[in-house]
Amino acid sequence: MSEDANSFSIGGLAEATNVHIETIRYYQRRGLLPVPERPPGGIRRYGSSDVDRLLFVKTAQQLGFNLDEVGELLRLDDGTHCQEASALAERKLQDVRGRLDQLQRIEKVLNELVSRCRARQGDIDCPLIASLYRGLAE
Amino acid sequence: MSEDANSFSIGGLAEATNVHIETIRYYQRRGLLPVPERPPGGIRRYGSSDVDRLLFVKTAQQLGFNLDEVGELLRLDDGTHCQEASALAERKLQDVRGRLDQLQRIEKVLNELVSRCRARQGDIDCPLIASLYRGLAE
DNA sequence: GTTACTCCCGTAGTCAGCTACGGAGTCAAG
DNA sequence: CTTGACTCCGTAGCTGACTACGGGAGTAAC
Repeated sequence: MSEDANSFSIGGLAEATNVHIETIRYYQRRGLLPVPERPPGGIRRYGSSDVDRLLFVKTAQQLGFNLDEVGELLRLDDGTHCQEASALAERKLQDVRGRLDQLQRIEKVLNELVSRCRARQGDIDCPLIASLYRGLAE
Repeated sequence: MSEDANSFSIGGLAEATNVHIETIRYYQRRGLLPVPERPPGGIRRYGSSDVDRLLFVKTAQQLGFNLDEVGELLRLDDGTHCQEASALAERKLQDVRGRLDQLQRIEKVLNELVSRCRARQGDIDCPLIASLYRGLAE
């Protein structure tokens, strides 16, 4: 009876959430979003719970969870699985830290190469190109 | 006349460089590696310049260059293009720093959520799940 | 009631960077 | 001279997260 109960068409939901229509359908196919009943010869209607769920998916995605993991998190969403959910997050955190390390190493090397190129003078070899030929182990 | 001149078959090259045969062929198709002449009714032979080039490609890749960019770097490899090459590296460095920022933000949020989950007691909602529903803007 | 959206649904295409497959040709050992 | 390993080549498949297409059905505005 509430005003906004199932007030959206899929297009309206897309607009309200800034998620592309085809992406919504895709999430439905992946089981991340329930598919509302279709009234015989009619059109499906979506409501605020779908808006919430899309925000959930998009937020989890921004935190680095892939869609399988998002599905897992949704499965754990019933109050009684905080441990499991946070364990998943903890693993993701490790993962993120690993990538962070990796990127930091890359940043360092790249930074060094760029400065060496800036400092270069005369007709010595390009330090960047030369280093690529030598490999990262040096 | 040197000992190792063009002494490898493609399989030998793959073994020597730890690059999969099919990957070598793929790089050839992409123009990252020259395709040696094939003696009539014979087999192609590879040499140390191919080994060097594969190391170049793999090193550049480890620094975050995609294969198009690696191709660009190879094109610039003639001593006279250090400026252009290092400009490319500089752009990549910016790019890497951007991703680093992004990842650091993610690390922070995840870390916070995980600690809140650890600190949680009783029957309040799982902080992780709740946050996903609220979005990152809070 | 006609026009113009929008929805539904299945299928196919996109991107990067490989990886696999299959049939024919080539090479080296025994 | 046969066997078995390797090469050649074109094409197709993989992953993840979409994005596009097309034809038929439903809906809303005038």
